[in-house]
Amino acid sequence: MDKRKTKDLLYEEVARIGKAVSSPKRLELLDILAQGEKTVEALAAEAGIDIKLASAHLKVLKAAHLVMAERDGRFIAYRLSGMDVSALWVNLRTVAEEHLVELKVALEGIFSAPEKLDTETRRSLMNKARRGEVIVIDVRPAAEYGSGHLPFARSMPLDEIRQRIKELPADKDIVAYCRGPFCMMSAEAVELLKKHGYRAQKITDGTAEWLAAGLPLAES
Amino acid sequence: MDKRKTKDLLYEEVARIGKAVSSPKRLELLDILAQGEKTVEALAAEAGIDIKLASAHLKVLKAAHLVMAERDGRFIAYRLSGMDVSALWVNLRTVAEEHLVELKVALEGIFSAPEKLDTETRRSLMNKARRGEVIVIDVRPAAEYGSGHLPFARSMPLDEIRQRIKELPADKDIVAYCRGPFCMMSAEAVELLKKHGYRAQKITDGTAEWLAAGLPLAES
DNA sequence: CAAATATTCCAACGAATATTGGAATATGTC
DNA sequence: GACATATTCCAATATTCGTTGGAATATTTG
Repeated sequence: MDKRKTKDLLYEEVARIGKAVSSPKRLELLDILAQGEKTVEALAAEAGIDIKLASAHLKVLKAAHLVMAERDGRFIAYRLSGMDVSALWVNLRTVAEEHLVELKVALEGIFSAPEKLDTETRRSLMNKARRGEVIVIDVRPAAEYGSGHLPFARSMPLDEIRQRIKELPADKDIVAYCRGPFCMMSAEAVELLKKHGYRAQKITDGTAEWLAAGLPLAES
Repeated sequence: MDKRKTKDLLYEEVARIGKAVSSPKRLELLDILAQGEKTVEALAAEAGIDIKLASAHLKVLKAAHLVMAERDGRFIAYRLSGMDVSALWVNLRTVAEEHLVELKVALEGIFSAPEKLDTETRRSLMNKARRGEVIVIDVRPAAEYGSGHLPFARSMPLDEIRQRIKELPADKDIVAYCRGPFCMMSAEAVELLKKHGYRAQKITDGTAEWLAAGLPLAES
């Protein structure tokens, strides 16, 4: 048993995970899959790439056992193979935000600062939402809300806000969230709400960030 | 401002971190650097590669801002640019162990099961060590012990155990640790100690794993 | 069983990466 | 200031990877 060789083997194995997360497209696919299971078609559409390319990337992710495929009727649905995978994505993104100045300034340009929460603020938000002092809305597609969402949040997909805007109380603060820091749906929702006279703000958290902070999701 | 383009940019940035950790050699360098700062020469020797190659890999890691270089006399010392980097390494390795069957069986072949600790066991070990009920020895080189070690552990480098073995009490349980799950120094140490009649066992934790579990290190 | 559709496989090309050898740079020592 | 040494830069090669086009597979529906 050669010490050097076994070591090489071990690091080689871990590097397979690293290789899987070394492509922007694959990272985006993981980010999307963190919202719940999706078909290849849906993934390709969300990521803005060809179905064949999406399939190829998914194959790589599957080879690294980061995602699982399951046939569901006529379609094949992919999903993350564990919550630790979504934690890894959050961890990677956090390191990137911390250490890559370019990403930091890009994010600060797109979003403003106070939208990032610490664990204490998250708890406080959850309590306020439970007491009804603020309205937390999940602006992702309804299916994603269905596969897990922030506690005490109600589903209000971006596409439907215009029609359903009267459901929201005009005298309460509204907090919108979507898929995470790289998703722009909550920003659009807030813009729309403000235009209609609501007091609205966004947070950068998605379900993955919420989980990574050690807080629970709601299922129904 | 094109939504698609900004998204591509963001994922591209995170992928730079992914690319940095997509090579086995770079992962090994990170693992070594998690033990404290090292010169290029020392890193190359530890990883068993040419100095030029080590320099090239370090350049990639530096470009991703995962490591920092600092001139120290005639040498250039590299170190991790933050504790979150070592946490990322632990996270990657954990996902790999969990999802890559090959790695799991390889590790189970090399190590036996009960050496992996949960947080509760870690705390209990720390308490026993404080009360002197067990002797925890750090078998890494003394310099690595110096840049941070488990609480109540004493330094007993693998090279020196033969000469210094009389320092250890024969009637106490001895627990050895080294750099982490991929390091084999503690296994060698235990073999040596058992041969001399000591009750010794190893744990797979290194300082990075200890930190990732939320437990403190000792400095002096 | 045949048609329709979703997904994957295969082939091929250009781009990016790992590795090695030789030269160049920079720091400390005399 | 010249020399020794550690480290990096540059060039070249083999290999791998991302992407796209066309064909093949598998499942549902009629």
